[in-house]
Amino acid sequence: MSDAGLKGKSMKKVTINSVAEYAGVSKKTVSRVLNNEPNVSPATREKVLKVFEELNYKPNPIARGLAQNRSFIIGCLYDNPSKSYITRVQSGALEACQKHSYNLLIHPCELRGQDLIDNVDQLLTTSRLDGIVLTPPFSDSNELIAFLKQRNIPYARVASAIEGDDSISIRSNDEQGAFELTEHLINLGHTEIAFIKGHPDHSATENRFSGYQKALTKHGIEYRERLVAEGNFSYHSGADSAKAILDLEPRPTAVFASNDYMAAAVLKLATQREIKVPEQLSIAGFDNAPIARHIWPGLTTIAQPVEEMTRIAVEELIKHISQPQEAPFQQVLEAKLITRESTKARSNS
Amino acid sequence: MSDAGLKGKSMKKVTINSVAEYAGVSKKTVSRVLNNEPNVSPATREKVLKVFEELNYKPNPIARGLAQNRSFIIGCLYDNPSKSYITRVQSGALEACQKHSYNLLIHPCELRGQDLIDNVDQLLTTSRLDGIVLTPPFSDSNELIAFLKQRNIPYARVASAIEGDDSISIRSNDEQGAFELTEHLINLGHTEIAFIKGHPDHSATENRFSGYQKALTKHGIEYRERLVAEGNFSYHSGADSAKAILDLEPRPTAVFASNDYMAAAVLKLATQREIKVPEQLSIAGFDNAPIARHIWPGLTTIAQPVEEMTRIAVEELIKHISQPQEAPFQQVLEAKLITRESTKARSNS
DNA sequence: CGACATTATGACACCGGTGTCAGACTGTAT
DNA sequence: ATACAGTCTGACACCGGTGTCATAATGTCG
Repeated sequence: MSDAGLKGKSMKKVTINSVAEYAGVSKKTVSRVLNNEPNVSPATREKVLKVFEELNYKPNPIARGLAQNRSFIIGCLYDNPSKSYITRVQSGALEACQKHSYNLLIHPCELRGQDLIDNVDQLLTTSRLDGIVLTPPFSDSNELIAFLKQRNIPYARVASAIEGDDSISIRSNDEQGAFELTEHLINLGHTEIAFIKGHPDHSATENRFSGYQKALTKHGIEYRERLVAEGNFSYHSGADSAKAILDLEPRPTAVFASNDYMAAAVLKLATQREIKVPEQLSIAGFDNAPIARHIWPGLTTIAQPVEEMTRIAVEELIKHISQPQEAPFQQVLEAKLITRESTKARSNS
Repeated sequence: MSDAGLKGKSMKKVTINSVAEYAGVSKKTVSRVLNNEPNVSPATREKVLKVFEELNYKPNPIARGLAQNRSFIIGCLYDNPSKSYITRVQSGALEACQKHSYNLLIHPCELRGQDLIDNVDQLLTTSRLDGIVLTPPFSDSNELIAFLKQRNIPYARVASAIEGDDSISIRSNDEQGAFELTEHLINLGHTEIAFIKGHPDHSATENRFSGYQKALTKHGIEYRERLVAEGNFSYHSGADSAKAILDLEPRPTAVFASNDYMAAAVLKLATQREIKVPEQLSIAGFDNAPIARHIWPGLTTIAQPVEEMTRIAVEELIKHISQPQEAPFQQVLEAKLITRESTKARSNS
């Protein structure tokens, strides 16, 4: 009655040696079966596999790592004020890692830290990573990328703007998304559309801004610099920008912030000042962060497939590690407009 | 001019053998110095340390792991709808890990998943974790804890209610926090205070509820079950509870939600129904999540030191791993009331 | 049937550290 | 000088796998 439910077996350690002995073959043959190597007779392979089952054998990843000089660990670098973005990145990366029996090591650090390269160098020598996923803003750091190349560490870039280079890169179409969102506002009758930029180190910042401008141009609306505020993706920067924008005379009828946190800051200030959203002011964000639907009115925004981008990036990275290919893998995913209550046709008051 | 800025040295691999040879001692002596073992003459120690510097030697954690049957990896289990809670947990855990040259492996999984034990078993055999940090709701899962004990895996519990057992456990005083917050509302003149419970699997749920009840009792306010709604910490559940509460006749003048996400849901619905917060309705949450200050009005809430709890838990865990002690480490940290705009004296209308 | 290519297998060194143990070298008490 | 405890050091096996290479077994072809 004791040990109930806990699959017993003998709790003795099962190593490659015990499997070999039990199956009556050499360690090396067991190793071959383990790694799906050729040149093992079907009969032998069968026999060994059966012993795996019977003894519930799991190879020791540490020993494998030592022999092959690998760690089976992928590192994930990030420096991002948005917690939700980080968790989405992690969740995509984890999915890919688990699928291929890798572990994920998360490493927050600062792009503008006193010495990023030293920091990463340290990370690499102490943790022996097999590869690194770069999330924004690291995906566009030429300095870091040059370092990784020189050290010959495989890497994949998520949501990067650098095109046509020879590395793995997955991104979504930010410019297109920003274009559609701006057009959505224009179609609602808005012409005075303020814009809050993101952090200058992120390539998304330039892309989203460019989408905004192109939509204006297409619809023959003059671009006015006074309607543009500099943010950095943080809620705080959004609050500062909101102040500048809502103080404008005449006040814009719509605000497009480069992410949802900054948009939420605009909404907060507008509400404090008793400016009615969306009746007197339309507000839109970008990312479809949780906060976009946790506030009232819900934010119109652009959803990007962050998990999927990261998952694909890590999968390709792992593929590349075990079998370096020539052709760099690059892919662009679609961003999608989500309309909620925060945007509305311009009133004729 | 080439290689500028990249500290060169010869890029050859530096192993314990090269260090030993260069210093003119045996591998074993180098190993002794590395591990700060006794019985090394000061002169020798000095000499070896100098060679470490000179060759920039970093021991290979994988080889060490194999020899000592350790992985230098701590696992972090979580199953929590709050992203901000998760990132705070991670950040505390990371800090402790980095300090002691451990890695952190994050592992989201479901408490009520089809087979939690199998899942964790799998994790343990494939990743060879040295220890596990249990965050809510796992910190209170007797089944899981029994399993870890039987497998002899060191663990630490964060924010758990189980007291007086023999394991490492760090928590904050949730009951006291809830008590203070409720008292704050009572002092503002509220007597009809609705309460939204958290997820029944989390011990915090019971503690916070109990703090609420005790404050009512202390101030001679009758406890009424109709004012209590069942939530589960998710925004969605908060929205459902909000509906039930705001439909009550007469409507309560204050709502205390067991976390900030649910409080935000109450605020959203109240705003939609044009109930003025805080003039007509005071709202309070718990956790001091980012959203509490990202919305208007900002939420009165209780701040708990999540990072610090986790950091301490992991530090104690690592201490325990390298040197098992008898005395279990247990500690209770303070939770702190933060007042913002969402609570106000009851109006006499 | 011999010459040779191909497949299947195992012996053994090796990855880069640590544990065990024996031996050399002190210092101190007899 | 002898005995003995304590300090310092290195040889060697070992952790649990993989890489290299030799060799045995089998298949193919002229």
